[in-house]
Amino acid sequence: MPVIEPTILIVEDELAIVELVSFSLKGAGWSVDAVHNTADAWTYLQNKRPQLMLLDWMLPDQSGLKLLSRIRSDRNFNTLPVIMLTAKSMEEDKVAGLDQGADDYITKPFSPRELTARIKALIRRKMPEHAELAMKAGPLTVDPVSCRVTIEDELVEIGHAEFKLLRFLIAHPERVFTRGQLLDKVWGDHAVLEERTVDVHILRLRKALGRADFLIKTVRSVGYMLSEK
Amino acid sequence: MPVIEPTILIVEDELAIVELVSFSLKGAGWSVDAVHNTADAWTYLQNKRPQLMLLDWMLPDQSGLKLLSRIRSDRNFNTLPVIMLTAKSMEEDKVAGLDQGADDYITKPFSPRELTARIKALIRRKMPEHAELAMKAGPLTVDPVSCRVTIEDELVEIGHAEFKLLRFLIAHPERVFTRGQLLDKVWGDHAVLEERTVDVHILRLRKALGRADFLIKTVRSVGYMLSEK
DNA sequence: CGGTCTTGTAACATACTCGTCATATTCAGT
DNA sequence: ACTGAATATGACGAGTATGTTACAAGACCG
Repeated sequence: MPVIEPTILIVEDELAIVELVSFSLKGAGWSVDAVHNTADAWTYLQNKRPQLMLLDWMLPDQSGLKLLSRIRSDRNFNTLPVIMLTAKSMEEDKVAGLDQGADDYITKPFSPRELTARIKALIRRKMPEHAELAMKAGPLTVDPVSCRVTIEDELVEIGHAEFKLLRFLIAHPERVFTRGQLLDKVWGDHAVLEERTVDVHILRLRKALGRADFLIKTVRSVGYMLSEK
Repeated sequence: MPVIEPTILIVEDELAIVELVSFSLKGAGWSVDAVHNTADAWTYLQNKRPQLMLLDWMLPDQSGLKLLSRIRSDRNFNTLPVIMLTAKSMEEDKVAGLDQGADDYITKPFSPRELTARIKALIRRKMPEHAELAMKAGPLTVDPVSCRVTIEDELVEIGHAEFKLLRFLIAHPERVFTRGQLLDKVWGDHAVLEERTVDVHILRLRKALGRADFLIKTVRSVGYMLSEK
C-alpha cells in the first residue's frame, strides 16, 4: 500500500484562486486536488478522503453552503474539516457558514500566509494526529515527523499500521474509540476490514510498547483508548 | 548532468540597478543573468532554471506581478524563490506582491548588503540544502560550496545525483521523506522518474558512505531519512 | 569517434507486514 | 460458579516493500 500524502481538496471555480492556493499549499507540503463545482466535489469524496476541504461559497452549479450541509449530514463526512472561502465579507454570511458547520472562514482576497496559518490551526484543533508536533503520554513519545516511537528515549520497533494507530490514539488521549471509528480514522473510510483486525493491531502495539503497554486500555464492549490513568 | 552553478536571474529594465545588483551578487559568489522584460524572462526560464529570481515590479512590457502569477501557476516553476523589487513603498503593494506568491520584497533604493542578506535568508528558509553552510551529521560533512563530502575529514567519491540526495537529506535531518517528495525536492518537480530510482540512489549513497551508512535510515512503508540516532 | 563514467530502469530475491481465521482466555451478569 | 459474549492470542498465507544486481542509454572526455 503506497503512503497516502495528506491531501487538501479545493472546491473553487476561479482558476486563479485554485492556482494560488495550490502553489502555497504544495509549498507547505500538502498535495492538492481541485474540483470546480459541488457535483464533482461529491463524486470526489466518494473515492478519496481529503484531510481537509476548502470550499468556495459561490459555485457554478450549486451554493457551497448546500454542499456543506450535505456533507455535515452524512455520517461519513461529518467530521471533515472545512474552511469556507468567499468574496462576501458580510457578517451575516459568515454566521450562516459557521452555522452550517464550517470550521473556519476566509474572505477573499486572502494571503497564502493567512491560508496556511488557518489550515494548520484547524488541523491542530481537529486532527492533532496530523500536526507535526511530537506527542507524549507518560513514558511514551510519538514523533510524526520522523515516524518514531520512543519509550523513555528508547527507540521502539513498530510496524506502520501500529504506528498510525498509536499516533491517532495518542493524539486523542482519554477518549474511547470503537473499532469502527478506528478503522475509519486510522485506515481511512474506504478500507473494508474486519473489526477484529483492530484487536490484532492493538495486541501488536501492546507487545511493541512493552512496559508502556498500560497506556492502551480496553473498554469492554466499546473499544479502546489511550490513557495515563 | 553537469554541475549547475548557482545562478540568480534578475528581471529589471533599469540598467543602473542591474549593474549594481550584478556586481554585488557576483562578489558574493553567484553568477547572475539579467533580462529586461517579462517576455525575455519567460523565454529564459524555458531553458535555464535559476536558483532564485529578482523581479522588478514595473517592467516595460508587462507588470512583474503578472509574470509572478504566471510562474506560480506553472508547476515547473512554482517553487522558484522570487524576491520582488520595487520603487513603490506603499504597504498595499507590498501585500499584493506577497499575496501573489513572492517570497520577499525589497523596496528601492536598497543597499547591496540588504540584498544579499535577504537572498541568503530566503535561500536558508526555502532551500537550506542550497545555503552555503557546510552541514554535519556524525562523522559526515557535506560542503555545498565545493560539492564535497567527507567522512572524518576523508574525501568521499560520490556521483552528483547521490550528492544532491545527501545534501538534501542532511539539510533536513531526523525527518522522513517519501520517495515522491525526494524526487520533487532533489530531482525537481518536473522530473518524471520511477520512484524505485530513489532506492537505487540510496543504495549507491550507502555504498559510498561506507561505515557512515548508518546515517541513512529506511523507514519502511514511508521512505528514507538521515538520522544520527 | 571510441571509451569511461554516470544515471535511470527492469528484474529478481528476500524479508517483512498485514489482514484473517481459529482458538484460548477473560469478563459481566445471573 | 455458570454461561454467553467479548477480547486476547497464536499462526498462516498473500501481498508488499526493499535490497541488490544487471543492463542500456546518455553525457563527458580525450
